[in-house]
Amino acid sequence: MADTVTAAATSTNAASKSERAYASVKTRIVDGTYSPGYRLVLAKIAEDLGVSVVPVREAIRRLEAEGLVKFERNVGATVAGIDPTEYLYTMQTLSIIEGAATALSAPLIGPADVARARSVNAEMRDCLTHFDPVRFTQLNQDFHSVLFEHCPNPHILDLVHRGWNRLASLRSSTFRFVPGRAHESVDEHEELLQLIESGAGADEIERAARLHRSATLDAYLAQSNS
Amino acid sequence: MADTVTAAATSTNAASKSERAYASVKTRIVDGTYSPGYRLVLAKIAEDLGVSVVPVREAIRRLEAEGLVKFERNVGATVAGIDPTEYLYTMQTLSIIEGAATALSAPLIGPADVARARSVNAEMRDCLTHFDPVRFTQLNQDFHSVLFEHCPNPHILDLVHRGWNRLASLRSSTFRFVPGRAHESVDEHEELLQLIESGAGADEIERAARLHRSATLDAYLAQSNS
DNA sequence: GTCATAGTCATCGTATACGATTTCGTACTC
DNA sequence: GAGTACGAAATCGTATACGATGACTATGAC
Repeated sequence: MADTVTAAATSTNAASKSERAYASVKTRIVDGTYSPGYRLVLAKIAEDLGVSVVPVREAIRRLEAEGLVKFERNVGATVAGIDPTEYLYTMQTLSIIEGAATALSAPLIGPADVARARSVNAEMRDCLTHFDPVRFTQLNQDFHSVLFEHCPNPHILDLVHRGWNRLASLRSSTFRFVPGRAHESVDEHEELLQLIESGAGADEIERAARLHRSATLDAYLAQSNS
Repeated sequence: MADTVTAAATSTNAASKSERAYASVKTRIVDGTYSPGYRLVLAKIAEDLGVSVVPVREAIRRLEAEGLVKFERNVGATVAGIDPTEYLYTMQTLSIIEGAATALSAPLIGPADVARARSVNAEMRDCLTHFDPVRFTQLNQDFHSVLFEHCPNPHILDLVHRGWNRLASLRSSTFRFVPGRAHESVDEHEELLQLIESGAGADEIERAARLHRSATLDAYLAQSNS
């Protein structure tokens, strides 16, 4: 007992337990350890993390507010849905937010950024010849990160990240690589970069970025329907 | 003591205390009872609501995840910022989300909806002659609600509502009526309705809706700078 | 008068305990 | 064999207690 208390006091120095619980559970959801539908039993998570249920409960509620967790009174928490419709809506929302984020960033993207994005895109192209879907997906994320990172509006940036988290949590169970689409995607990246370099208007960039994401969504849907 | 427990058991039937705490605090933030910067002391709120601190704490954390509350470890919670920049970013984000929501709803908006929106807009025009800014603001919200309510994407709808909550919490301390802009606003509403009736493309409707919101933002800014 | 320091107070953070609710399995009846 | 009712187990919900932390204040030295 005394040991427990001492340990608690010590570990508290770094970050609150509720914070740690939040981060841990979120990570596990996003990386697929807890896949959609997984039942999150408060007491069990608390035991796993070596804390009591109160901070875990708090963490779960925060994740619920972010949409990663579904919570039902007196029943429990589960990792939020795998519903294909949900996936579609999330992608659609993300395409809108990402489009706006890219457009807002565009005027602040310098030659160095474009060069970096281009090198990432080149590596993506390599992944297509070596067939490395996992790396490809990671690089894709990196590519878009370059486009976003200068976005001056923190809310939009936050929404982009949330969308990605949500998508990641779904993708871990639903992701399938679409080779044909991947080639187009790389080409569209280059087009996007040229558009930015040319100093195109925000509207034009936004539309291009959004269409890029939408096309990916369509490809997923086409594949899952077949 | 026994009384307290009994009362607790009874009231639990309706909704969880954490739920009630969440709703109460949120309402008070949005309606301006707790204005930005207001210090939210857990124990005090708990006492006000007649519950213990645990559910209050949970509610506060959820509100934090929604951006309505700022929470600092071992320091406390305050109602989130009144920073003008914050206001600008929120409005900008909202204009993007609202534009998308309107565009997605447009194909599902029927003649009855248009008629309803038009009647709301007519009443808004009346408010201009009677000079009733409060009512005007409320009607404005109603008008846009009509445009959104058919939006099939629940995420986007959710974001719109959050944006409004956030804006409401800020506006309660920063809102000032801009008569000139109000007239334009009413005219733009009519234009929007005509656009929808004409079966215009999603892009066109989205842009119009977004510009409408942006113009309002610009008017606010112009006024606060003068 | 100003700055540093120590001590107190307010407040948060979490563990524990126990009550409330739901769920699931089992036995009983038709 | 199917359906229902009852009861036990699992799990959530919240109060209470106490420790930890940061902010504020008073006191002293310079």
